[in-house]
Amino acid sequence: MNKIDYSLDQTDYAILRLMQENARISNADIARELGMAPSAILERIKKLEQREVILQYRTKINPVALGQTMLSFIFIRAADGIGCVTTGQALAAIPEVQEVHDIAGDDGYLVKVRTADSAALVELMRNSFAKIPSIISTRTTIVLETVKEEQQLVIPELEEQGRKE
Amino acid sequence: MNKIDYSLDQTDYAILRLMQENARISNADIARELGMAPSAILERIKKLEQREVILQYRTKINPVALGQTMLSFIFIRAADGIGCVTTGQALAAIPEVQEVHDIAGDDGYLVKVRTADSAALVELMRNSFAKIPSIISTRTTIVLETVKEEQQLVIPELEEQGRKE
DNA sequence: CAATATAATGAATTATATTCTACACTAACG
DNA sequence: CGTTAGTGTAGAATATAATTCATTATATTG
Repeated sequence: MNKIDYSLDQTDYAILRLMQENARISNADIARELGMAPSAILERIKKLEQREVILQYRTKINPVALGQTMLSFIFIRAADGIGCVTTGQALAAIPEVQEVHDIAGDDGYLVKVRTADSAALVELMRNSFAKIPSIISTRTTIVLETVKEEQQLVIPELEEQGRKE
Repeated sequence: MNKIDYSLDQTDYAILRLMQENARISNADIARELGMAPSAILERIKKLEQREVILQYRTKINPVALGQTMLSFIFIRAADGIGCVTTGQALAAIPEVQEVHDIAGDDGYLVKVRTADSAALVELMRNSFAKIPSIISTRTTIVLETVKEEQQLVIPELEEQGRKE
């Protein structure tokens, strides 16, 4: 439980808002946008990275372009004790598994998997999932169409915070 | 149904592999890594963007740093006809809703929502979800802990494709 | 108010992005 | 065969940007 100090001001929020939308925006552009010097932006970003406010920069690739058209959610019931994450880690180690969430209620996990097609999903379950002994049962939900898929956070707006008037 | 030509070669894959992990890698670094000229990399990346192989560059921000510690999945049953996405689009328009998937089986949607806490979730459901008349019912699953949360795709390795020997 | 810490500016330097030309390779075609 | 597009890369030149650093501001604290 290493709690860090995340004291962010409006400038940080503004930077995060710009970078969340476009990770490849230049420091110079951010600086222009915010009316600051590029060197100041650089310092800010470095600190945001150090403090782990910014976790990583990712390129979102079109799954269709790589022939990965199938998305599924799988509920997995496991024999883990409470707080035990062995099964979760084993699942997380599978590359096709994009998300693993320990969920309340069913002593189980919700897992998001992306594969080429249903055959690849079946194969994945037979080859990879079946090798995790603590898995008791699975229930698979197929995604027909994805309407939205983002990880964008809602960043508070404190632009006009007017601490005096 | 606008199908595009996604013909990608090993160089494209190599670029995508590097950029998927670090969207802010410089073209110069990619060029060094692949033993090519930076201008060639630039050309490739431009084309990948044009052809919508690369969709966007995103900065992943630590949700905890923004006080958004609650993650939930909500199953939503809707009165949409088959193929109708009105409800889905209404859901997608809510900023706290990160994902909306039309799922098979239950004429419903699976929605991923990130909020500050359970109070904010309740508020969101009362204020935003309740305003979508086509929603018949909801079932909420709370995430206790997230073990993995990525959108990284598995990029095929064709490095040594040896078309002759 | 002085002392300390924090953060921004602006100039200088280094590195990168971008543009453009020339050249190599390929496939299609007369 | 040789020609012609078409495509993609290298490499030089130029425009931008990143980075460093000394200096100047801005807060914070005792």
